[in-house]
Amino acid sequence: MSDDRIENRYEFRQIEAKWQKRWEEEDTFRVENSSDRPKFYGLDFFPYPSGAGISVGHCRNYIPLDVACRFKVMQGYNVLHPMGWDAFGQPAENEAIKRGRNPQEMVPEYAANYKRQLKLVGISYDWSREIDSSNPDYYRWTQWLFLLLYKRGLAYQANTPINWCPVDKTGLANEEVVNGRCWRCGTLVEKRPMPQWYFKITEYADRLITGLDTIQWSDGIKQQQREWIGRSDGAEVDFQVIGSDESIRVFTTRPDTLWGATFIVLAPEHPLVEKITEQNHKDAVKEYQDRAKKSTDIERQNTERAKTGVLTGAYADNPVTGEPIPIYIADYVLMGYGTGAIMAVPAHDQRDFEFARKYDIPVVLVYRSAPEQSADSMTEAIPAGGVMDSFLPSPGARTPASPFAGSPNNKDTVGKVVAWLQQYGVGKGVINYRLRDWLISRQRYWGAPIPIIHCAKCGPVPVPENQLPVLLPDVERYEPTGTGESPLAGIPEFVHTTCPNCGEPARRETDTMGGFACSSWYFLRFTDPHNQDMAFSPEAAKYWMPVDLYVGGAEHAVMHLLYARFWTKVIHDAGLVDFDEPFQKLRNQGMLLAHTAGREVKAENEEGNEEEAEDLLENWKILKPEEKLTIPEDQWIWRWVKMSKSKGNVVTPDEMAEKYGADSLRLYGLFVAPFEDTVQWTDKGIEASHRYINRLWRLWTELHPHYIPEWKSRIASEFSSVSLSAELRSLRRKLHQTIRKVAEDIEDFRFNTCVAALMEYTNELSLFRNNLSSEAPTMEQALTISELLESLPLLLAPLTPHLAEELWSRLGKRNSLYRESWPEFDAEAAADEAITIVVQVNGKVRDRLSVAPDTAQSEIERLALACEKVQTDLINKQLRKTIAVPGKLVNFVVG
RNA sequence: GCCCGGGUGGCGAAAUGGCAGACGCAAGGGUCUUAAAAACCCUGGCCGUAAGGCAUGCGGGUUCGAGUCCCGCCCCGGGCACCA
Repeated sequence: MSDDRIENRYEFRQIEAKWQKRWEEEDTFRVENSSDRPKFYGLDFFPYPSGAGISVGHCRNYIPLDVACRFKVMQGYNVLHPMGWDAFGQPAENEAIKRGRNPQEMVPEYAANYKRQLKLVGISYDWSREIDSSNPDYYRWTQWLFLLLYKRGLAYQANTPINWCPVDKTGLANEEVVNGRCWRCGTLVEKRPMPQWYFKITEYADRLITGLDTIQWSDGIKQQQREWIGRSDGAEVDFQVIGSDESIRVFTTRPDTLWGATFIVLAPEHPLVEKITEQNHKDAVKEYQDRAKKSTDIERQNTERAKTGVLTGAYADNPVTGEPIPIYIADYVLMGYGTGAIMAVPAHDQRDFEFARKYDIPVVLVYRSAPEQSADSMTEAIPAGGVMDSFLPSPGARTPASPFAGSPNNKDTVGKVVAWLQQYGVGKGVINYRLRDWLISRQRYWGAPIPIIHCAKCGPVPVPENQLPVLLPDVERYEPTGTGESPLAGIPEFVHTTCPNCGEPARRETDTMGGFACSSWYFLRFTDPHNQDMAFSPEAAKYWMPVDLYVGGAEHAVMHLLYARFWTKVIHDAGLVDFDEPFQKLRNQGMLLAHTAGREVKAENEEGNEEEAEDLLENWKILKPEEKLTIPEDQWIWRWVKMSKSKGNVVTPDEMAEKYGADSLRLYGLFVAPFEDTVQWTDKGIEASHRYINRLWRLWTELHPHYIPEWKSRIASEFSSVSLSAELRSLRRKLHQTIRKVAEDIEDFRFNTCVAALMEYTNELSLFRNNLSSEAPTMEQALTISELLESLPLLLAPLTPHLAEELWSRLGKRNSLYRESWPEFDAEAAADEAITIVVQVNGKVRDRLSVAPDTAQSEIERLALACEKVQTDLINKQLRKTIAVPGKLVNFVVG
């Protein structure tokens, strides 16, 4: 085999390793906190480093942002592109328990493996800024920020019944309960009372909604956040319980239907139930409450279920009619929303209607579409339409006669009624949110300890700032105690301390913070990761923040993003930063699916344990490794499912880099589909990218001998006086059009068409090469070739950086092209010499004209009309109209 | 049920209201080779010999012109759900 043949093959393993080593040695990706250049902050959601390492699925997230960041550097930006580890939290702790290891040792090991893999794919992170949320240098400041919230009255402790996961043996936030099950392990959630720390995120509910209008996120994600916060405008109305001092406060969005409120419903857990229930109803009420307590959230969430409830025997006055109305308890009213009590208006609310019909409660129409309309004939509630009836109050009413007779059923009327009710002290307008306060306490070892000391005399006292961090102690046993107490509670040296206030003996808080605390500010730490005196310096944050581009999976659409926005607003209010939205632009990459072998499973026997629930979907189950040996292959049923370790269908970047190279992997991920789309992984796809890279390499190396280093000045001076051949003009045109297209597409995150544009250019270049005679090229040819030899590595630099560096160095360039400027786009060279005008008759294409771009419109229309096919169509018909779109088409309307 | 996406060749996908299917995969044919692989070149929506006609989930509409806009459905994916 001759040396030529070796030279002709792209030795990607060697070359990629060479450049990765050089980037490392030269610290190429390091970035400073100051520059004359404008800043750009590109951030990936920081991952939890699991033992499985990253999959090519993670790469769908990291590679596109890497392309964008590398491109921004070439465009002259000072780019911050950091990476770190979301290391605290239950996944790491569970993994450590499973492996019988200490998470303090295990996590850095896993993180190092992630780092190795990310380097293998050629991601341009500034590793000098690597952070680990479980490192005391980091969580010290998480604790500091906890205290900032505490001091601003935004952290409080409440002894509340919490969601309790019997498997993870820990409390769960409402947000972590999905369909009544633990969001991580899928176990049915129980209730258990526990002193818990909460953050008052509800105080920021409105700002978390309005802030959405100032940032560039997809409408879908914004909508999800709005719904999660769930603002609804309405009123609170007080109902006096007859024969008692108590009154019941209800929340309603329809105070205008108060005249039709014929009963009241309390949630079974409502504290007033005890006080107002009549003696002869106590047994029934007690029984109903017990049943409600036992029924799972799943059952209570079933909308189809018939409404049930029982009478308390107590009555309240309807404040506007003066009529006594019965008070029920029913589980369709939730203690956690509004006031835990509703006024029921069966005529205009479907749930109330069903309940009223079942228990024979009167239905009173507030709005009628026709005077003769009667409540008796109704089969369902009428939420909209009609005009309001007139109502005369009984003597017991707290208001005069309704002045709203004839008012339409709309928002305007609601507003007027609220003002009227307010005037008579019956109710007041309020805004209610679905959002609840954020439960931060975890009775777990692997988290940042909550920096509070409980003193019998002084109550909860913050740990003084100079005593931070409250170190997570080394322990023998870090498994959950199972009693609900944190493992830290079993370590006397940790628990026993003195009160910073009075010096008396005191106890440390033993709960740790949930992982969402760590991830609510890490983007700030990256701006100043080694600061020992502050969480971050105001200057660093001011320089880098907000994040210009945040990239990650849509599964974080609600919780993480909401919490991070909340903390940022608190930090802003404390005067530490001058912005209050952390992430300007957000992009969510699509899922990556792997073709996965499974087998049919009978639907009826629900194989209930959680491990199986994971991979059981629609009568189909993923084959376990041992089953692949016993079940013949022709019985396997293949489906596309999400690539993940637990499903055993992971493809790793390591094997792909080994087989095809990192650049091939990068190119495939970018090319296969739009960034946001779900992708089905195939090896065929990466093979195609690999082929393309080899093809490009061959083309480039074949043309390389014609390279003239000083081409740029000579093109500038010579090409204006020489008339280039049409072929060379066309080749330069395509090059400059590609330069423009690639830049636009990277900017818009349209990587698939970006790669396609490069392929188109390569195809054209290939034709040119084939036509090139074996003799020495002319000077014009050599200069044109030189231009593209240099432009190609620059265009490829963000996408396939290893290949690009190698080509660049072969041009005799000494420096990495990481900081080279993006190639200049020559508008003149890119201008089309001829444009195609489509000729249509009645909107159907009949012919095409190729004309110079400056051809007069009248001339174009004359040529179009002269087309043979147009003339044929005009026989025996009349030309009625001519539509002309300059530069595009001429359409003749005939009839 | 509600909210957010989406439905285009055998497949992944392109297309500011203006040539539907760029680019790629798979396929077929060819060149080179003793042969194969690799590489390179060519063909390719459907019907029709052709002229031409029909094609972007289905049905309407707006428009000179609709994959794109509007109305009504069907299907797929994701999220939320007795929210008063």
